[in-house]
Amino acid sequence: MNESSLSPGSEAEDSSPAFRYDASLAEEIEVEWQRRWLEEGTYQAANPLGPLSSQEVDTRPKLFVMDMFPYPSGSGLHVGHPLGYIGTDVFARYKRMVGYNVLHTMGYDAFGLPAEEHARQTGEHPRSNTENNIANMQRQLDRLGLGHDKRRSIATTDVSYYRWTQWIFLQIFQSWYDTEVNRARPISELEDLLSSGARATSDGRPWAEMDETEKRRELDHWRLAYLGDAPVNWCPALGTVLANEEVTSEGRSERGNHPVFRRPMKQWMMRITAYADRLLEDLERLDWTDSIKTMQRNWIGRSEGAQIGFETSSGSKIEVFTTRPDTLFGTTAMVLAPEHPLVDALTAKTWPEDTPPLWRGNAETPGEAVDNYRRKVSDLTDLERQENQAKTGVYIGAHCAVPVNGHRVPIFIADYVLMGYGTGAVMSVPGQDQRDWDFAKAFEIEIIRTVEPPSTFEGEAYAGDGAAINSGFLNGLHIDDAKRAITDWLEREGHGLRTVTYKLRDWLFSRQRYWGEPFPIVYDDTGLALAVPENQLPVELPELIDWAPRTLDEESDPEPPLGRATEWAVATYDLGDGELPYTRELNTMPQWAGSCWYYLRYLDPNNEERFVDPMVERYWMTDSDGGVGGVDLYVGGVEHAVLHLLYARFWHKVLFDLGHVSGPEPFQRLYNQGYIQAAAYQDQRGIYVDAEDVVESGGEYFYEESPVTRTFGKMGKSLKNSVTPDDMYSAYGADTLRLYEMFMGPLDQDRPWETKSVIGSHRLLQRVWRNLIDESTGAVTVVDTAPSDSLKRILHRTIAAVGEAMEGLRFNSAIARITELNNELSRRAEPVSREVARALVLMLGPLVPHIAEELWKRLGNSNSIVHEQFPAAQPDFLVDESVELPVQVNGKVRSRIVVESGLEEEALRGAALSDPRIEELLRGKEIRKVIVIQDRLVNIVAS
RNA sequence: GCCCGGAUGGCGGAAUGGCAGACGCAGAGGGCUUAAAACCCUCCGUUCCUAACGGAGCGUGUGGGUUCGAAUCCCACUCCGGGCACCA
Repeated sequence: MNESSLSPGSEAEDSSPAFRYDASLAEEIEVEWQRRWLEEGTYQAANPLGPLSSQEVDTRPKLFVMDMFPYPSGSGLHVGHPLGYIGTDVFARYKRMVGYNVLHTMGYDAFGLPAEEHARQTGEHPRSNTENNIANMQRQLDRLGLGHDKRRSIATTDVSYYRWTQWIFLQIFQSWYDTEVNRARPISELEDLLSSGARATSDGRPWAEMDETEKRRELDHWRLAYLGDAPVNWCPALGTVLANEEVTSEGRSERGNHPVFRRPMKQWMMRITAYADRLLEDLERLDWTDSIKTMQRNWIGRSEGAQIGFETSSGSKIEVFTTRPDTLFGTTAMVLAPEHPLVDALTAKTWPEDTPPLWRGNAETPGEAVDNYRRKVSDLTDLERQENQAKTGVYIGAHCAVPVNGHRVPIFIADYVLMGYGTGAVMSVPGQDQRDWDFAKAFEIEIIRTVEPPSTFEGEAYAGDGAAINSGFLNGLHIDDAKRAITDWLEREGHGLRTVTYKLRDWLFSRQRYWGEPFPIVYDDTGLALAVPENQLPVELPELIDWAPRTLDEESDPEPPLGRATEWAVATYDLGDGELPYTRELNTMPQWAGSCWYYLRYLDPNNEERFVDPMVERYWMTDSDGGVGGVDLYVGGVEHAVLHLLYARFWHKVLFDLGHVSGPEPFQRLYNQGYIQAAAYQDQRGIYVDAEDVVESGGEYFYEESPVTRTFGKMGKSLKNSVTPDDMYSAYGADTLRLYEMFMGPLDQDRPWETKSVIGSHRLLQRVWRNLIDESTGAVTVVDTAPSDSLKRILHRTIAAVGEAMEGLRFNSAIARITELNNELSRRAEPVSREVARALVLMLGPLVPHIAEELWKRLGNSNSIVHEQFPAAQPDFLVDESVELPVQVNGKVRSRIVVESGLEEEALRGAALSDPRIEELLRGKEIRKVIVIQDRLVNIVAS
């Protein structure tokens, strides 16, 4: 920017100097530099090859910094949204200045329910609505001066992007999980194994005896993406099924809070359970917070135990899963989930003679009792079931035998046993399990303790460790040994096996929605799925007029909106038998699909041949330090702890197994930014009032003279406490907003927004500007004389501290140190030497790029500050010639001495002991010990 | 209930075994100004002693421990935030 292009401050502010750094000057600087950066491609990151490579071979180390890309909301940004984006921008800019080839860009997660719900309410087509929202959000973000490589930006709704989402789906569809080598392999390899007999088919029938349809059905059985017929979460209000992860623990949809019903339906599933152990184990190799790792571990929910078979009176065997096989001798009942498949066969015709009335559920026959109970249970919502933890159930008139001692125990059905976990059957051991204890109390079932509780134990079921009792050959063994002994016995005698069970279920992957990726799948007259050939991709969404999903009731079936595109729904392909018509899959993919691999497309966004070039992928995703690889820094909210992060890891592992990516994990380092909270005020009726208009007086808050109460919460319309970036741009400029957001506190912590504090960050920039520029003439006041030694020491200590803080993402500390340096310059009230000015401006570069770039230019530099070297601290100036250090007596500071730095221990000890004040305090005391820490302190222990 | 975080002045926070409260906001006093704003300078945890300079005690949620020395490490507890939850 030319100085002449800067107009003096506006008329309204003519009392302030013409070249003061204020909001209007900030805006001029910011808009102009944003224009130039775009024009000059300042933030473009070079690939090692291909269309995005640069002329010269890049020898710098790479760094891939990424934000969780946003859903383009129509309601616009508030100041809380860009916190993480500013954080990654500062870090990326800093790393660029210390020599990295940094890739940083931004995209949009634009498919999915929210876009469609919005479109449904406004009547606007999802695509045009989405595109408008993206444009609006991009405009707001651009004004922040984020240093993104815009050539690499994608939206998941771009046809050129979802073409490859479909391609990846086909990779998964065309694969199976080989548990022998513990990785996914192409389905064609399975076909070879089956036909040669090297692998047995799922039901043991020889491959050669199967006809073509049966062979296809057999292969479908093994695929990583398959059509499952399991109970799914059906949400009639949204007109779609949902993944387990999208349903709250109250049994409602996470989006919209609508009721969700469990119903068996044929839906696309992804075999994520095949990866459960690897998803769990590889967490160890990731630099993520413990809390996120714990959440993923809990979600996967691995538990080790044994599967044990119980012979029933009718001959069939009930399999149970237990983590406590050591308590087998304490089993006094068998409890099945009401939906358990063996219930009908096991239920007796009549009540056995001595059946207690309590067990009969007021029914004439066991069959009637079971029917009644099942009806009662299915009428309960998940919430009611959860709230009411009292144990209910009925006896089904049958018995089974405890394998280890042959005891006959009664079989019940009860809703506290869930069909969806383990085998849907539980050996009830009331002595060691509180749920079983409660059930036993309710039905007057015998209780046998098999672990000796401590004498002080006063509880009911005892789950702690202790010696086994009442347990035959296990007696005296503690839990771990007893488990081992009984499991060995069970395996030897053929009654059970060591087993691992997971809470993780396969991922329900289809949605009855319009605004999502169509499946690249068609069906022929067998009703079996066929892949659309790769060279026929993309399968584009049809332009529908009537795209809105219908709100349905519980009894109805989902109606995919794509079914209304009757012409589209039939397609002609040559799948090996010549051109034939096929019917299309009418479901679409869930929103999570697009976000499972966008980081890979950033690397090579325009590649028409592959989803990403393998060399480019290896360059950006491999860790030269021997780490697990993946994105070097991924910043986003903690709300994606299980959903997005688990799905993306799963897809990445499949791609890794198939040789399409170079490492097993997508995100090496994950960092969760905090949220910006804001004060919200309620009047006496509890109604929220505009936070902007509340005034504080003596610790109380008032709105239009009436007292209001203050709480803190997420910024938004409902709490009437939003502050927009645009408000801040017009009051202070984008650099001030960036600086304030980074100064508020550590990036990973929630923090309360305080508009009145923003002025502090603005003042810093104003003072920096004033230290280098004459506010009334706009002339640079920097001089070419060398700085004094004392100032150089301050400068280099600042450089060292700022560098360290930047590395550790502690931008608040970096800003504090820069402020100290600048305060020192102000205090000295003399022209600033160029050497100091350069370093100061360079350190500000990552934080406030516009003003830094402008000052850099005014200091006489013609190249952009973005690619300059971050200042390096000179070690000579990090130590003072002399240091003042405290002398403690018994741990309390009693004096200070000034000594030359680096003084040896003995000399330091002498100096401390000869200090007059210390001498006086020590008079008449015995010195027991003197602790000397060079350049830090001396502590004298005396009594 | 279980699992993860966290607690430091009026407020946001700094210090990760070595001078607690850096830096900022708010507040007080002063300078400049006819005046106000802006700007600049000084003070600003708390109690006590002193006319003052200074000095002493207390102090990082609570109680204990380790250590010459603890905001920082260990144990127990309280409160706040988040996650999971009839998962056998």
